[in-house]
Amino acid sequence: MTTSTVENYVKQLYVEQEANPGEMVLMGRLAAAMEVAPGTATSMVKTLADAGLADYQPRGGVRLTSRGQQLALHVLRRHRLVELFLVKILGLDWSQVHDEAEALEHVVSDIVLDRIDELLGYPTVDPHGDPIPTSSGRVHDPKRMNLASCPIGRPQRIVRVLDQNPAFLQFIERQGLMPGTKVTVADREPAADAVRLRLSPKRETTLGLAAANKILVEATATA
Amino acid sequence: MTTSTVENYVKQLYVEQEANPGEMVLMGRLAAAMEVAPGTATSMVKTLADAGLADYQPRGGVRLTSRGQQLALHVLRRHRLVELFLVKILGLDWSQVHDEAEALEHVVSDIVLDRIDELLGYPTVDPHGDPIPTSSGRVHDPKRMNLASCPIGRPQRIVRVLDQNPAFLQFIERQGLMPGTKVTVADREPAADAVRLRLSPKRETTLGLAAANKILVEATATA
DNA sequence: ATCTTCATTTTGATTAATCAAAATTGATCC
DNA sequence: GGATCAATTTTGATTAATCAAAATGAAGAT
Ligand SMILES: [Mn+2]
Ligand SMILES: [Mn+2]
Ligand SMILES: [Mn+2]
Ligand SMILES: [Mn+2]
Repeated sequence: MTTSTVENYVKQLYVEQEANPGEMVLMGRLAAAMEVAPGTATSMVKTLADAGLADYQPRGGVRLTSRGQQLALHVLRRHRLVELFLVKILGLDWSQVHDEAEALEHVVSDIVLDRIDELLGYPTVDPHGDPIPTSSGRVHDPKRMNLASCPIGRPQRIVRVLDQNPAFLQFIERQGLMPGTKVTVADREPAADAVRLRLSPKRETTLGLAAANKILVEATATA
Repeated sequence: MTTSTVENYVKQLYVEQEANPGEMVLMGRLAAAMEVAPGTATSMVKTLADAGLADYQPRGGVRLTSRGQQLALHVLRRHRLVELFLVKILGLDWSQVHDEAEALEHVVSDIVLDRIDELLGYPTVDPHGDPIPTSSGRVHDPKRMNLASCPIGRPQRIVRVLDQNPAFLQFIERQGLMPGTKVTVADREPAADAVRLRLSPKRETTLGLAAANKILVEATATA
Protein backbone atom coordinates (compact mmCIF):
# COMPACT_ATOMS: atom_id res chain seq x y z
CA MET A 1 0.00 0.00 0.00
CA THR A 2 1.51 3.30 -0.98
CA THR A 3 -0.12 6.18 0.92
CA SER A 4 -1.20 9.52 -0.55
CA THR A 5 1.66 11.13 1.30
CA VAL A 6 4.21 8.86 -0.32
CA GLU A 7 2.67 9.58 -3.72
CA ASN A 8 2.87 13.31 -3.12
CA TYR A 9 6.52 13.20 -2.07
CA VAL A 10 7.50 11.03 -5.01
CA LYS A 11 5.67 13.30 -7.42
CA GLN A 12 7.34 16.37 -5.97
CA LEU A 13 10.75 14.73 -6.17
CA TYR A 14 10.11 13.98 -9.82
CA VAL A 15 9.19 17.60 -10.54
CA GLU A 16 12.22 18.78 -8.61
CA GLN A 17 14.50 16.46 -10.58
CA GLU A 18 13.05 17.63 -13.88
CA ALA A 19 13.78 21.21 -12.89
CA ASN A 20 17.40 20.36 -12.08
CA PRO A 21 18.35 17.31 -14.10
CA GLY A 22 21.19 15.21 -12.76
CA GLU A 23 21.38 16.90 -9.38
CA MET A 24 20.36 15.40 -6.08
CA VAL A 25 17.38 17.02 -4.42
CA LEU A 26 18.38 18.62 -1.15
CA MET A 27 16.27 18.27 1.99
CA GLY A 28 15.77 22.01 2.26
CA ARG A 29 14.30 22.19 -1.24
CA LEU A 30 12.04 19.23 -0.67
CA ALA A 31 10.82 20.44 2.73
CA ALA A 32 10.02 23.87 1.28
CA ALA A 33 8.23 22.38 -1.72
CA MET A 34 6.16 20.06 0.47
CA GLU A 35 5.59 22.81 3.04
CA VAL A 36 6.75 20.67 5.95
CA ALA A 37 9.45 21.09 8.59
CA PRO A 38 12.93 19.98 7.50
CA GLY A 39 12.94 17.01 9.86
CA THR A 40 9.71 15.76 8.36
CA ALA A 41 11.27 15.67 4.92
CA THR A 42 14.28 13.77 6.23
CA SER A 43 12.11 11.17 7.87
CA MET A 44 9.80 10.72 4.87
CA VAL A 45 12.78 10.38 2.57
CA LYS A 46 14.06 7.55 4.74
CA THR A 47 10.68 5.91 4.37
CA LEU A 48 10.89 6.26 0.59
CA ALA A 49 14.39 4.82 0.62
CA ASP A 50 13.25 1.86 2.73
CA ALA A 51 10.45 1.27 0.24
CA GLY A 52 12.94 1.22 -2.62
CA LEU A 53 11.52 4.36 -4.18
CA ALA A 54 14.50 6.65 -3.62
CA ASP A 55 18.23 6.65 -2.98
CA TYR A 56 19.20 8.76 -0.02
CA GLN A 57 22.65 10.03 0.94
CA PRO A 58 22.54 11.63 4.37
CA ARG A 59 23.57 15.25 3.88
CA GLY A 60 23.90 14.58 0.17
CA GLY A 61 20.29 14.62 -0.95
CA VAL A 62 17.80 12.24 -2.57
CA ARG A 63 17.15 10.86 -6.01
CA LEU A 64 14.28 8.68 -7.17
CA THR A 65 15.06 5.10 -8.10
CA SER A 66 13.55 3.92 -11.34
CA ARG A 67 10.69 2.37 -9.36
CA GLY A 68 10.17 5.73 -7.70
CA GLN A 69 10.17 7.43 -11.06
CA GLN A 70 7.61 5.00 -12.42
CA LEU A 71 5.35 5.68 -9.47
CA ALA A 72 5.75 9.43 -9.95
CA LEU A 73 4.80 9.11 -13.60
CA HIS A 74 1.71 7.12 -12.74
CA VAL A 75 0.61 9.72 -10.24
CA LEU A 76 1.28 12.50 -12.75
CA ARG A 77 -0.73 10.62 -15.35
CA ARG A 78 -3.65 10.39 -12.98
CA HIS A 79 -3.32 14.02 -12.01
CA ARG A 80 -3.22 15.33 -15.54
CA LEU A 81 -5.90 13.11 -17.00
CA VAL A 82 -8.16 14.07 -14.13
CA GLU A 83 -7.48 17.76 -14.74
CA LEU A 84 -8.35 17.48 -18.40
CA PHE A 85 -11.44 15.49 -17.57
CA LEU A 86 -12.59 18.14 -15.11
CA VAL A 87 -12.20 20.85 -17.73
CA LYS A 88 -13.47 19.02 -20.78
CA ILE A 89 -16.24 16.86 -19.39
CA LEU A 90 -17.35 18.63 -16.24
CA GLY A 91 -16.67 22.14 -17.46
CA LEU A 92 -14.58 23.41 -14.55
CA ASP A 93 -12.27 26.33 -15.05
CA TRP A 94 -8.63 25.51 -15.77
CA SER A 95 -7.64 27.59 -12.76
CA GLN A 96 -9.58 25.32 -10.37
CA VAL A 97 -8.64 21.87 -11.53
CA HIS A 98 -5.15 21.58 -10.12
CA ASP A 99 -6.32 21.60 -6.51
CA GLU A 100 -9.16 19.19 -7.24
CA ALA A 101 -6.79 16.82 -9.02
CA GLU A 102 -4.37 17.00 -6.12
CA ALA A 103 -6.84 14.95 -4.09
CA LEU A 104 -8.42 12.84 -6.83
CA GLU A 105 -5.06 11.63 -8.15
CA HIS A 106 -4.76 9.33 -5.12
CA VAL A 107 -8.15 7.79 -5.47
CA VAL A 108 -9.03 7.14 -9.11
CA SER A 109 -8.62 3.48 -9.98
CA ASP A 110 -7.04 2.13 -13.13
CA ILE A 111 -10.43 1.19 -14.51
CA VAL A 112 -11.81 4.69 -14.02
CA LEU A 113 -8.66 6.21 -15.41
CA ASP A 114 -8.84 4.09 -18.55
CA ARG A 115 -12.41 5.20 -19.13
CA ILE A 116 -11.50 8.82 -18.72
CA ASP A 117 -8.58 8.37 -21.09
CA GLU A 118 -10.87 6.79 -23.68
CA LEU A 119 -13.60 9.38 -23.22
CA LEU A 120 -11.04 12.14 -23.83
CA GLY A 121 -9.64 10.45 -26.92
CA TYR A 122 -6.24 9.50 -25.50
CA PRO A 123 -4.96 13.05 -25.01
CA THR A 124 -1.25 13.83 -24.73
CA VAL A 125 -1.38 17.09 -22.77
CA ASP A 126 -3.44 18.47 -19.89
CA PRO A 127 -5.23 21.85 -19.75
CA HIS A 128 -1.98 23.62 -18.89
CA GLY A 129 -0.04 21.93 -21.67
CA ASP A 130 1.75 19.56 -19.28
CA PRO A 131 2.46 16.23 -20.99
CA ILE A 132 0.44 13.21 -19.87
CA PRO A 133 2.63 10.15 -19.27
CA THR A 134 1.44 6.95 -20.92
CA SER A 135 0.15 4.09 -18.78
CA SER A 136 3.51 2.40 -19.26
CA GLY A 137 5.23 5.45 -17.83
CA ARG A 138 6.63 7.23 -20.86
CA VAL A 139 6.54 11.01 -21.31
CA HIS A 140 7.17 13.09 -24.36
CA ASP A 141 8.49 16.38 -23.11
CA PRO A 142 10.37 18.37 -25.76
CA LYS A 143 12.57 21.34 -24.86
CA ARG A 144 10.69 24.54 -25.37
CA MET A 145 11.34 28.26 -25.64
CA ASN A 146 9.36 30.74 -23.58
CA LEU A 147 8.02 34.21 -24.19
CA ALA A 148 11.00 35.73 -22.40
CA SER A 149 13.54 34.08 -24.67
CA CYS A 150 11.98 33.20 -28.03
CA PRO A 151 12.90 35.17 -31.13
CA ILE A 152 11.20 38.51 -31.63
CA GLY A 153 8.85 38.98 -34.55
CA ARG A 154 8.40 35.28 -35.34
CA PRO A 155 4.87 33.90 -34.82
CA GLN A 156 4.56 31.41 -31.98
CA ARG A 157 1.87 29.19 -30.53
CA ILE A 158 1.48 28.99 -26.76
CA VAL A 159 1.84 25.35 -25.73
CA ARG A 160 2.27 25.27 -21.98
CA VAL A 161 1.95 27.34 -18.82
CA LEU A 162 4.31 26.49 -15.97
CA ASP A 163 2.37 27.68 -12.94
CA GLN A 164 -0.69 26.15 -11.32
CA ASN A 165 -1.55 29.14 -9.18
CA PRO A 166 -5.25 29.94 -9.73
CA ALA A 167 -4.75 33.70 -9.71
CA PHE A 168 -1.96 33.43 -12.28
CA LEU A 169 -4.02 31.15 -14.50
CA GLN A 170 -6.99 33.48 -14.33
CA PHE A 171 -4.74 36.36 -15.28
CA ILE A 172 -3.39 34.44 -18.26
CA GLU A 173 -6.90 33.60 -19.33
CA ARG A 174 -7.99 37.25 -19.12
CA GLN A 175 -5.01 38.16 -21.29
CA GLY A 176 -6.15 35.56 -23.82
CA LEU A 177 -2.89 33.63 -23.53
CA MET A 178 -4.09 30.08 -23.03
CA PRO A 179 -2.41 27.13 -24.74
CA GLY A 180 -3.31 27.01 -28.42
CA THR A 181 -3.23 30.77 -28.85
CA LYS A 182 -0.94 32.32 -31.48
CA VAL A 183 1.29 35.23 -30.43
CA THR A 184 4.26 37.17 -31.65
CA VAL A 185 6.69 38.92 -29.37
CA ALA A 186 6.69 42.52 -30.61
CA ASP A 187 9.64 43.56 -28.45
CA ARG A 188 11.18 43.29 -25.01
CA GLU A 189 12.44 45.91 -22.60
CA PRO A 190 14.27 44.03 -19.87
CA ALA A 191 14.96 47.23 -18.01
CA ALA A 192 11.24 47.91 -17.80
CA ASP A 193 10.43 44.27 -17.05
CA ALA A 194 8.17 44.24 -20.10
CA VAL A 195 7.45 41.89 -22.97
CA ARG A 196 5.07 43.30 -25.57
CA LEU A 197 2.96 40.71 -27.37
CA ARG A 198 0.89 40.89 -30.52
CA LEU A 199 -2.10 38.53 -30.51
CA SER A 200 -3.68 39.75 -33.73
CA PRO A 201 -3.21 42.79 -35.93
CA LYS A 202 -5.39 44.73 -33.52
CA ARG A 203 -4.87 43.08 -30.14
CA GLU A 204 -1.74 43.44 -28.06
CA THR A 205 -0.69 43.04 -24.40
CA THR A 206 2.27 43.43 -22.12
CA LEU A 207 3.64 40.86 -19.70
CA GLY A 208 6.28 41.00 -16.99
CA LEU A 209 9.41 38.93 -17.51
CA ALA A 210 8.61 36.51 -14.71
CA ALA A 211 5.25 35.75 -16.30
CA ALA A 212 6.75 35.56 -19.81
CA ASN A 213 9.23 33.01 -18.52
CA LYS A 214 6.44 30.71 -17.46
CA ILE A 215 4.73 30.64 -20.85
CA LEU A 216 6.22 28.12 -23.23
CA VAL A 217 5.83 28.44 -26.96
CA GLU A 218 6.55 26.66 -30.21
CA ALA A 219 7.34 28.43 -33.51
CA THR A 220 4.41 28.07 -35.88
CA ALA A 221 4.86 26.88 -39.46
CA THR A 222 5.99 29.90 -41.48
CA ALA A 223 2.77 30.19 -43.46
CA MET B 1 -11.71 18.87 9.13
CA THR B 2 -13.76 15.73 9.14
CA THR B 3 -11.64 12.71 8.16
CA SER B 4 -12.66 9.91 5.79
CA THR B 5 -12.88 7.61 8.76
CA VAL B 6 -15.35 9.86 10.54
CA GLU B 7 -17.41 10.08 7.35
CA ASN B 8 -17.46 6.31 7.02
CA TYR B 9 -18.57 5.76 10.61
CA VAL B 10 -21.31 8.37 10.38
CA LYS B 11 -22.55 6.90 7.12
CA GLN B 12 -22.62 3.41 8.61
CA LEU B 13 -24.47 4.66 11.67
CA TYR B 14 -27.07 6.24 9.42
CA VAL B 15 -27.57 3.00 7.50
CA GLU B 16 -27.77 1.07 10.76
CA GLN B 17 -30.37 3.47 12.12
CA GLU B 18 -32.45 3.22 8.96
CA ALA B 19 -32.46 -0.55 9.30
CA ASN B 20 -33.66 -0.32 12.92
CA PRO B 21 -35.50 2.95 13.31
CA GLY B 22 -35.69 4.38 16.81
CA GLU B 23 -33.19 1.98 18.34
CA MET B 24 -29.73 2.86 19.53
CA VAL B 25 -26.90 1.28 17.57
CA LEU B 26 -24.92 -1.11 19.76
CA MET B 27 -21.13 -1.21 19.71
CA GLY B 28 -21.07 -4.81 18.64
CA ARG B 29 -23.17 -4.08 15.57
CA LEU B 30 -21.13 -1.05 14.62
CA ALA B 31 -17.81 -2.80 15.13
CA ALA B 32 -18.97 -5.71 12.97
CA ALA B 33 -20.31 -3.41 10.25
CA MET B 34 -17.08 -1.42 10.15
CA GLU B 35 -14.96 -4.55 10.42
CA VAL B 36 -12.94 -3.24 13.34
CA ALA B 37 -12.26 -4.52 16.85
CA PRO B 38 -14.93 -3.61 19.42
CA GLY B 39 -12.64 -1.26 21.30
CA THR B 40 -11.97 0.65 18.11
CA ALA B 41 -15.67 1.29 17.65
CA THR B 42 -16.00 2.51 21.22
CA SER B 43 -13.15 4.93 20.83
CA MET B 44 -14.32 6.27 17.46
CA VAL B 45 -17.82 6.76 18.81
CA LYS B 46 -16.40 8.88 21.60
CA THR B 47 -14.66 10.95 18.94
CA LEU B 48 -17.95 11.39 17.10
CA ALA B 49 -19.67 12.38 20.34
CA ASP B 50 -16.95 14.92 21.11
CA ALA B 51 -17.42 16.35 17.63
CA GLY B 52 -21.14 16.71 18.23
CA LEU B 53 -22.02 14.18 15.57
CA ALA B 54 -23.46 11.48 17.82
CA ASP B 55 -24.97 10.91 21.24
CA TYR B 56 -23.30 8.12 23.13
CA GLN B 57 -24.55 6.28 26.21
CA PRO B 58 -21.84 4.00 27.57
CA ARG B 59 -23.23 0.47 27.38
CA GLY B 60 -26.39 1.88 25.87
CA GLY B 61 -25.36 2.51 22.29
CA VAL B 62 -25.04 5.46 19.91
CA ARG B 63 -27.36 7.62 17.87
CA LEU B 64 -26.50 10.32 15.37
CA THR B 65 -27.28 13.90 16.33
CA SER B 66 -29.00 15.91 13.65
CA ARG B 67 -25.63 17.34 12.63
CA GLY B 68 -24.37 13.77 12.34
CA GLN B 69 -27.34 12.85 10.23
CA GLN B 70 -26.78 15.82 7.94
CA LEU B 71 -23.19 14.79 7.45
CA ALA B 72 -24.24 11.20 6.73
CA LEU B 73 -26.71 12.41 4.13
CA HIS B 74 -24.07 14.53 2.44
CA VAL B 75 -21.71 11.59 2.25
CA LEU B 76 -24.48 9.37 0.91
CA ARG B 77 -25.32 11.99 -1.68
CA ARG B 78 -21.73 12.06 -2.85
CA HIS B 79 -21.54 8.29 -2.86
CA ARG B 80 -24.68 7.78 -4.89
CA LEU B 81 -24.16 10.58 -7.37
CA VAL B 82 -20.67 9.29 -7.99
CA GLU B 83 -21.98 5.76 -8.54
CA LEU B 84 -24.49 6.93 -11.08
CA PHE B 85 -21.89 9.06 -12.77
CA LEU B 86 -19.53 6.11 -13.04
CA VAL B 87 -22.25 4.00 -14.66
CA LYS B 88 -23.87 6.58 -16.90
CA ILE B 89 -20.94 8.71 -18.00
CA LEU B 90 -17.93 6.44 -17.69
CA GLY B 91 -19.74 3.21 -18.52
CA LEU B 92 -18.61 1.11 -15.55
CA ASP B 93 -20.63 -1.90 -14.54
CA TRP B 94 -23.11 -1.37 -11.72
CA SER B 95 -21.40 -4.17 -9.79
CA GLN B 96 -18.09 -2.26 -9.67
CA VAL B 97 -19.16 1.22 -8.74
CA HIS B 98 -19.87 0.78 -5.06
CA ASP B 99 -16.24 0.12 -4.18
CA GLU B 100 -15.00 2.95 -6.37
CA ALA B 101 -17.51 5.35 -4.81
CA GLU B 102 -16.43 4.26 -1.35
CA ALA B 103 -13.16 6.10 -1.90
CA LEU B 104 -14.32 8.92 -4.18
CA GLU B 105 -17.10 9.98 -1.80
CA HIS B 106 -14.49 11.52 0.51
CA VAL B 107 -12.73 13.49 -2.14
CA VAL B 108 -15.20 15.02 -4.61
CA SER B 109 -15.71 18.70 -3.91
CA ASP B 110 -19.02 20.51 -3.93
CA ILE B 111 -18.21 22.12 -7.25
CA VAL B 112 -17.46 18.80 -8.90
CA LEU B 113 -20.52 17.24 -7.34
CA ASP B 114 -22.77 20.01 -8.65
CA ARG B 115 -21.43 19.48 -12.14
CA ILE B 116 -22.02 15.78 -11.96
CA ASP B 117 -25.54 16.39 -10.68
CA GLU B 118 -26.24 18.75 -13.53
CA LEU B 119 -24.67 16.47 -16.14
CA LEU B 120 -26.90 13.63 -14.95
CA GLY B 121 -30.03 15.78 -15.01
CA TYR B 122 -30.60 15.96 -11.23
CA PRO B 123 -31.32 12.27 -10.69
CA THR B 124 -33.20 10.98 -7.64
CA VAL B 125 -31.88 7.41 -7.45
CA ASP B 126 -28.53 5.72 -7.98
CA PRO B 127 -27.86 2.62 -10.15
CA HIS B 128 -29.12 0.32 -7.40
CA GLY B 129 -32.29 2.31 -6.84
CA ASP B 130 -31.00 3.89 -3.62
CA PRO B 131 -32.40 7.40 -3.18
CA ILE B 132 -30.02 10.33 -3.62
CA PRO B 133 -30.36 12.91 -0.82
CA THR B 134 -30.68 16.51 -1.97
CA SER B 135 -27.88 18.96 -1.31
CA SER B 136 -29.90 20.30 1.60
CA GLY B 137 -30.04 16.81 3.10
CA ARG B 138 -33.53 15.60 2.33
CA VAL B 139 -34.27 12.03 1.19
CA HIS B 140 -37.40 10.62 -0.32
CA ASP B 141 -37.46 6.98 0.69
CA PRO B 142 -40.91 5.39 0.47
CA LYS B 143 -41.71 2.07 2.12
CA ARG B 144 -41.50 -0.71 -0.41
CA MET B 145 -42.52 -4.34 -0.81
CA ASN B 146 -40.02 -6.93 -1.95
CA LEU B 147 -40.20 -10.03 -4.14
CA ALA B 148 -40.53 -12.26 -1.08
CA SER B 149 -43.59 -10.47 0.23
CA CYS B 150 -45.41 -8.69 -2.59
CA PRO B 151 -48.73 -10.03 -3.87
CA ILE B 152 -48.62 -12.96 -6.27
CA GLY B 153 -49.82 -12.50 -9.81
CA ARG B 154 -49.77 -8.69 -9.78
CA PRO B 155 -47.27 -7.01 -12.14
CA GLN B 156 -44.45 -5.19 -10.41
CA ARG B 157 -41.52 -3.02 -11.40
CA ILE B 158 -38.16 -3.58 -9.74
CA VAL B 159 -37.07 -0.33 -8.12
CA ARG B 160 -34.18 -1.13 -5.83
CA VAL B 161 -31.63 -3.77 -4.91
CA LEU B 162 -30.46 -3.88 -1.31
CA ASP B 163 -27.03 -5.45 -1.61
CA GLN B 164 -23.85 -3.95 -2.98
CA ASN B 165 -21.94 -7.22 -3.26
CA PRO B 166 -20.49 -7.39 -6.78
CA ALA B 167 -21.18 -11.11 -7.17
CA PHE B 168 -24.79 -10.62 -6.13
CA LEU B 169 -25.25 -7.68 -8.48
CA GLN B 170 -23.75 -9.63 -11.37
CA PHE B 171 -26.10 -12.47 -10.62
CA ILE B 172 -29.09 -10.13 -10.61
CA GLU B 173 -27.95 -8.65 -13.88
CA ARG B 174 -27.62 -12.10 -15.49
CA GLN B 175 -31.16 -12.89 -14.33
CA GLY B 176 -32.35 -9.71 -15.99
CA LEU B 177 -33.63 -8.25 -12.72
CA MET B 178 -32.15 -4.79 -12.69
CA PRO B 179 -34.13 -1.76 -11.52
CA GLY B 180 -36.69 -0.73 -14.12
CA THR B 181 -37.53 -4.31 -15.11
CA LYS B 182 -41.15 -5.52 -14.90
CA VAL B 183 -41.82 -8.83 -13.15
CA THR B 184 -44.71 -10.81 -11.74
CA VAL B 185 -44.32 -13.30 -8.95
CA ALA B 186 -45.77 -16.53 -10.37
CA ASP B 187 -45.70 -18.36 -7.06
CA ARG B 188 -43.65 -19.03 -3.93
CA GLU B 189 -42.62 -22.25 -2.25
CA PRO B 190 -41.14 -21.24 1.10
CA ALA B 191 -40.34 -24.85 1.93
CA ALA B 192 -38.23 -25.08 -1.21
CA ASP B 193 -36.74 -21.60 -0.69
CA ALA B 194 -38.04 -20.65 -4.13
CA VAL B 195 -39.76 -17.65 -5.67
CA ARG B 196 -40.79 -18.15 -9.30
CA LEU B 197 -40.83 -15.02 -11.41
CA ARG B 198 -42.32 -14.24 -14.79
CA LEU B 199 -40.44 -11.61 -16.75
CA SER B 200 -42.38 -11.88 -19.97
CA PRO B 201 -44.80 -14.38 -21.40
CA LYS B 202 -41.84 -16.54 -22.40
CA ARG B 203 -39.14 -15.73 -19.86
CA GLU B 204 -39.17 -16.93 -16.27
CA THR B 205 -36.66 -17.48 -13.44
CA THR B 206 -36.41 -18.70 -9.88
CA LEU B 207 -34.85 -16.91 -6.95
CA GLY B 208 -34.05 -17.95 -3.39
CA LEU B 209 -35.96 -16.21 -0.61
CA ALA B 210 -32.91 -14.39 0.71
CA ALA B 211 -32.34 -12.89 -2.73
CA ALA B 212 -36.04 -12.14 -3.24
CA ASN B 213 -36.01 -10.22 0.04
CA LYS B 214 -33.34 -7.89 -1.22
CA ILE B 215 -35.22 -6.89 -4.38
CA LEU B 216 -37.70 -4.08 -3.80
CA VAL B 217 -40.64 -3.54 -6.12
CA GLU B 218 -43.52 -1.20 -6.79
CA ALA B 219 -46.88 -2.30 -8.22
CA THR B 220 -47.22 -1.09 -11.80
CA ALA B 221 -50.29 0.78 -13.00
CA THR B 222 -52.87 -1.89 -13.85
CA ALA B 223 -52.83 -1.26 -17.60
C1' DA C 1 -27.35 -13.01 47.15
C1' DT C 2 -23.90 -14.93 44.35
C1' DC C 3 -22.26 -16.76 40.10
C1' DT C 4 -21.52 -16.86 35.20
C1' DT C 5 -21.40 -15.01 30.91
C1' DC C 6 -20.89 -11.96 27.26
C1' DA C 7 -20.84 -7.40 25.59
C1' DT C 8 -18.40 -3.37 26.31
C1' DT C 9 -14.80 -0.49 27.87
C1' DT C 10 -10.08 0.32 29.20
C1' DT C 11 -5.29 -0.13 28.81
C1' DG C 12 -1.04 -0.35 26.55
C1' DA C 13 1.07 -0.80 21.94
C1' DT C 14 1.78 0.23 17.13
C1' DT C 15 2.02 2.84 12.60
C1' DA C 16 1.98 7.01 9.72
C1' DA C 17 2.72 11.74 9.59
C1' DT C 18 3.79 15.67 11.55
C1' DC C 19 6.24 19.62 14.58
C1' DA C 20 9.56 22.12 17.72
C1' DA C 21 13.67 22.30 19.43
C1' DA C 22 18.16 20.31 20.37
C1' DA C 23 22.30 18.04 18.51
C1' DT C 24 25.34 17.27 14.76
C1' DT C 25 28.11 18.08 10.81
C1' DG C 26 30.46 20.24 6.84
C1' DA C 27 32.17 23.98 5.06
C1' DT C 28 33.92 28.60 5.12
C1' DC C 29 36.64 32.15 7.12
C1' DC C 30 40.02 34.02 10.00
C1' DG D 1 43.85 24.91 13.59
C1' DG D 2 39.88 26.86 15.55
C1' DA D 3 35.45 29.52 15.51
C1' DT D 4 31.16 30.23 13.24
C1' DC D 5 27.13 29.41 10.49
C1' DA D 6 23.67 27.15 8.05
C1' DA D 7 21.78 22.95 6.63
C1' DT D 8 20.55 18.62 8.20
C1' DT D 9 19.48 15.07 11.32
C1' DT D 10 17.90 13.51 15.82
C1' DT D 11 15.01 13.48 19.65
C1' DG D 12 10.83 13.69 22.03
C1' DA D 13 5.89 14.81 21.51
C1' DT D 14 1.43 14.78 19.36
C1' DT D 15 -2.74 13.18 16.66
C1' DA D 16 -5.58 9.75 14.23
C1' DA D 17 -6.66 5.11 13.81
C1' DT D 18 -6.08 0.75 14.86
C1' DC D 19 -5.40 -4.01 17.62
C1' DA D 20 -4.90 -7.49 21.44
C1' DA D 21 -5.75 -8.51 25.70
C1' DA D 22 -7.17 -7.31 30.35
C1' DA D 23 -10.76 -5.19 33.26
C1' DT D 24 -15.46 -4.07 34.05
C1' DG D 25 -20.39 -4.34 34.31
C1' DA D 26 -25.23 -5.63 33.56
C1' DA D 27 -28.33 -9.49 33.09
C1' DG D 28 -29.88 -13.54 33.74
C1' DA D 29 -29.35 -18.21 36.19
C1' DT D 30 -29.01 -20.77 40.30
MN1 LIG E 1 -1.89 14.93 -4.20
MN1 LIG F 1 -1.80 20.65 -15.05
MN1 LIG G 1 -15.96 5.53 2.17
MN1 LIG H 1 -25.66 2.36 -4.62
